[in-house]
Amino acid sequence: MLKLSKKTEYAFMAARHLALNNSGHYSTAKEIAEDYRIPYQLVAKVLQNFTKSEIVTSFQGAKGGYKLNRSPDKISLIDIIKAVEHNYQVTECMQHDNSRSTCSHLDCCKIRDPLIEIQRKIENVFEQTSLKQIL
Amino acid sequence: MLKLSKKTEYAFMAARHLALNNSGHYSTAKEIAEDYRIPYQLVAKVLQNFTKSEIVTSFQGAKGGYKLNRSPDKISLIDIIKAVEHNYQVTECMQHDNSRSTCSHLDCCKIRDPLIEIQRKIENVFEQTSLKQIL
DNA sequence: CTTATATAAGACTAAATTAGTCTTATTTAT
DNA sequence: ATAAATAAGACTAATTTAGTCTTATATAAG
Repeated sequence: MLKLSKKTEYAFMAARHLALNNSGHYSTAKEIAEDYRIPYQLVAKVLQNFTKSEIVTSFQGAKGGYKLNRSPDKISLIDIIKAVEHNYQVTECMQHDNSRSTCSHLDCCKIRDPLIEIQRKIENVFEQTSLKQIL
Repeated sequence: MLKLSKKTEYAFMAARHLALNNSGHYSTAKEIAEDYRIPYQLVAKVLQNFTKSEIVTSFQGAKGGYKLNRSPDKISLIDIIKAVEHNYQVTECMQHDNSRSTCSHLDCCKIRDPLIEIQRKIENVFEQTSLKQIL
């Protein structure tokens, strides 16, 4: 319960690597996978997600790889989480298309509103921590 | 990811119910299950956990049930979580018996220490919210 | 203009966790 | 004795997460 997914952990590691290796060549998925001992395909997907979210720019082909678009202090952990996860909500009824109306409990379980506040505070923890702070 | 378990949600509801029905009779698992439309056996286990953690006192037999031991403002959400969940850590390596030494990543993944801080902040969110605040 | 090296992307499988059910025992008020 | 309740553990089902496999596309360099 309340655990970060491996994907998010790998995303943090990958972002850290990119932040620390921002000169000379572009970092590749293979390089990060080997450096952190994480499955290649999973890092590859994480980096593709980063590209879509414009956290990095990708360069295809030989000598290709990835580079960060912003400096590490301008990237928050919530940016990284949002890039790789669709759902990072404390309850199902807070996940995108769900709402109070789809709640199966009588009178919508009665604890939804306070949990929305909890959700806000947890997101805030990740929003207030920058990539720079985890280097 | 980062989702509370159903067990914890049910625990919040059960605690809420007990706080709002603290006079007259003892609340029962059956009563709470029906009131919130949640499976009886699951609420029953939650309440047993509450008893073990001394959040409530249980009374067995006919006319039995549960009553809160402390006033709602003296019970935090982290007390409730700890009563029903063994693991509520953001990473595996923070769960009880695990540690830096069991980490499979080279040089322990390098992001453990900042994540310990994140963990502390998230626990803090639940610690600073009392049962009274979710009534 | 071929080869090696890289990203892009989706389908699929395996593993782990979470949720829920079933069953039996024990306690106590009436 | 009986009915209503807690206590507890084994078991099953469902869902989510993690990881693998495969194919396509892009590009630098010889």
